[in-house]
Amino acid sequence: MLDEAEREELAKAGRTRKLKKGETLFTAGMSEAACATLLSGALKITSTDVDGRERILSLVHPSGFVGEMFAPYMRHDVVALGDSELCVFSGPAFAEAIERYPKLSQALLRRTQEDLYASRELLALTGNASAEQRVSGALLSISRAASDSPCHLARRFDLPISRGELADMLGLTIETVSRMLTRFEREGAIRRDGKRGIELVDPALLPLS
Amino acid sequence: MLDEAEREELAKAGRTRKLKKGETLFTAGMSEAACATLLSGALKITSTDVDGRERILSLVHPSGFVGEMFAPYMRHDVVALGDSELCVFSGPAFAEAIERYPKLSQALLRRTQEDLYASRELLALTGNASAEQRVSGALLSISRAASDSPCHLARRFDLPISRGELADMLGLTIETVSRMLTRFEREGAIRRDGKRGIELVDPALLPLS
DNA sequence: CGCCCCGTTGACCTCCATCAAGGAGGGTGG
DNA sequence: CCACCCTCCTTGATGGAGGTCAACGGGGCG
Repeated sequence: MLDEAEREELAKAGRTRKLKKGETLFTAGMSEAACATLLSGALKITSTDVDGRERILSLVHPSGFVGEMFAPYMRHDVVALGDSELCVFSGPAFAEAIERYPKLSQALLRRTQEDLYASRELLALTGNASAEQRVSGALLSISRAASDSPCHLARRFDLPISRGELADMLGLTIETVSRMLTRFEREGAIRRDGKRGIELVDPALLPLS
Repeated sequence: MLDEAEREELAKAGRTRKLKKGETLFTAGMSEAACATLLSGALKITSTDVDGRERILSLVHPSGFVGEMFAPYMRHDVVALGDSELCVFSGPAFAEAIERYPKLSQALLRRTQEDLYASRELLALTGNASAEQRVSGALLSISRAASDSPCHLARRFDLPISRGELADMLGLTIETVSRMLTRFEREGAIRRDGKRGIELVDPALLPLS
């Protein structure tokens, strides 16, 4: 999307930063406009409700974008799921870069639309679906993300997140997620391989497919 | 954001279209890249799951943007909630306009980010919250949207959607929404005025506030 | 008037959250 | 090397929130 010179110029406007697993990049309410692109690792965007329960709003993969470029404060928490490397920009610096490079805003527009659709997909998934459908939908979605082509299922993959995080993402509890995985395995749809490994034995057996 | 000449030029690239209440603008899966801005009225973006239940992913207000500019097919249904007027563009025509007017992609980026946050807010709201919290959250959010300032509550407003649509948006049933409204009224938090009218008598009594 | 759609209310029952207990690594220190 | 602990996962028992089914009310319209 951007050419080499533009990329370099942009990189100079930001500053790289490393995060360890569990470290926080942004906190909701922080009165600062800043944003970042993820170079390696994985992040989660979360919000915490009044009774202290965490809800995962989005997972961020390398080349993903987080933060606020227009709003004066952060709307959500951003936390590293594993050791990660980012390129962080101040809000004004990034806004200036956008003015300077029209292609940048186009690229970002594209990516933001992807994020928007991912968010709506999650919304649809957690909407009226049963726990069974949510977990199977998440498995299929993660399998798709793990494969090279976006509409192809990876037969064998590792869950990028823990049971608890998966539960937080789906609006379920750890126990329910665990029960569903057990059920899918008993029914021969999947096979569990260690804590994180999943093999899709017969995806057609998963509800909703 | 755009100046007058740009606006006019853009308007010429599109074609205005009127929709009556309930008419469909786009259907999910349609293999066509097209998009539109809403001039007046209101739209809903929905997805229908396997068992035929509809889920409202977003409400679109005037100056809102819907459709696909990059993807080759429509991901969701878009339906008019009331009589509406739009300016419709073909995907390629709009992509060209974006190339031509850098400010357009910046403006659209801003709006898309707003949509993204709205979507995530809804995600957070429908995540782990109880039916009580969801309905009260929706009331407050609609009240905020109905007032002139975005962080101020309108004391008296009309629900832009029916009970059924509100239920579809919150992942609840009509009956539950109805029961919650009854409860809020009994507890003195709101007063119902006809089918659609709501008056916030004591917003502090609403859970979660 | 009679129909139809939308909303309300009640009775029941299902699904999932909650509470509780136990198992399986994996890391640390003796 | 083993004992210990800690975190993550699994499994079971129980109860409650909300979905489902059913009946009724009321306003708009032909």
